[in-house]
Amino acid sequence: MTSSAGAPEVTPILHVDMDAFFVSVAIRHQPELWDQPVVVGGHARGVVTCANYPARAYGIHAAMPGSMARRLCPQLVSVRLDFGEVAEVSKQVREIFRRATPLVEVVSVDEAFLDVRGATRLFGSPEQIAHRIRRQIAEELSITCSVGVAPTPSVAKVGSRKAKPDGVVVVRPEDVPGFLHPLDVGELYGVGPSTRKRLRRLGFETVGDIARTPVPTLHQILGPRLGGHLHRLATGTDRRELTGRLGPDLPDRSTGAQETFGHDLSDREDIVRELLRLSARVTRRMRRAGTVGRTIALTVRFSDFTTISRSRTLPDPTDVTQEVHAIAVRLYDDLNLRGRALRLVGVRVEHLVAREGTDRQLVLGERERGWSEADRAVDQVAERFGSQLVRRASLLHNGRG
DNA sequence: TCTGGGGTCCTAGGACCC
DNA sequence: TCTGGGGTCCTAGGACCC
Repeated sequence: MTSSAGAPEVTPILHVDMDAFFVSVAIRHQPELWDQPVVVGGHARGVVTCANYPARAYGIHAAMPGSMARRLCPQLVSVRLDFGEVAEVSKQVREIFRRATPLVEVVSVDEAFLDVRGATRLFGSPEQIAHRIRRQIAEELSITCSVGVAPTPSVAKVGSRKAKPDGVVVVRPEDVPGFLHPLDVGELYGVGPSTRKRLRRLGFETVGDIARTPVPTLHQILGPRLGGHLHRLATGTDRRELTGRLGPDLPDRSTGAQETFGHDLSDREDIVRELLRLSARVTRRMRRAGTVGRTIALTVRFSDFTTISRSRTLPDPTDVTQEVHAIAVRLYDDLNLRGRALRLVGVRVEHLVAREGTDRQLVLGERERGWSEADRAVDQVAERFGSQLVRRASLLHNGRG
């Protein structure tokens, strides 16, 4: 660490993370609910998507089955999510970030990294910038957020988690080891329940235990990838530059849809119809994004929750509903389930590329061309009148339309 | 308590080619 | 005739994140 006039040479990074974002957006104009336990999701066989802090006080958290959440807190309020409003608020939050610095890297709808090295002259210390952003978000959007300030993105991210809810945590360069080392290994990004268990079996309990272990040893135990990654996180040495990317401008690598049924399905006809519904949803999304994909994957979950997948790669990419559906059905038939009850099915298209430049006209048969045109016609009507109105005949009741 | 939905990335084995 | 090693693609499963 070099220092010219006593101050170490560091890039101040902010990690800003909205508090219980989905719930906060849903009830931001209902202050009477702010101190009540509120969740988004958790109906029927579903799980809680997001829980606010009063709900968390009852032990409720995201991914918890709704039935359990209601048992823990009978007066729990469940609210609906307006995706349009979520997107709008998310956009407004980004605009507030941009007032502080152009170096914003959006991670997801509710969090971003900010490189504020060029903003300190105008707005003061990184900590002052953090408070300024929090104030603007609270005043203009009626939601709260938490901020971590640190010399690297990953330390800033841990900082924002420690700051929750509605707070700021500043980690100065000289304090990084003291801040990170006492933490549980499970607090590192990329260490979930499974890796945590494995690490603890091997005697690693704290982040410091990892930081003090020679890299080659970690490589040996965890593989070169995870080993190297965790050592960098544990020592706070992940000094990458932010991409300055305002949102995910890279095309998706895959896209898919899956559905857990209200009750398990075993009839082939029902399942084939669900596969058509899902194939249509996925390919419509692809046509809108202008992507085509070569690998079609089917996911199947049984009543006992065991889950398997089968996939097939085509010579040419497609976005045609009928083609994706036909392959999904073949993959299903090849499983030879003989009417075994299914809890969930999913269809996913992988290896996506831009449709431009993958002109298939020469290999397209008349039939396929016809399906492709039918898809586009359905898309156009759906754009104009809403997708509820346009359904394929076999999606109607009894498959007879 | 009984487990959503949309993604990304990694690993490992087998096939195939050079 | 047997052997090796590396690279790439495909498939299945799993861990993880939001």
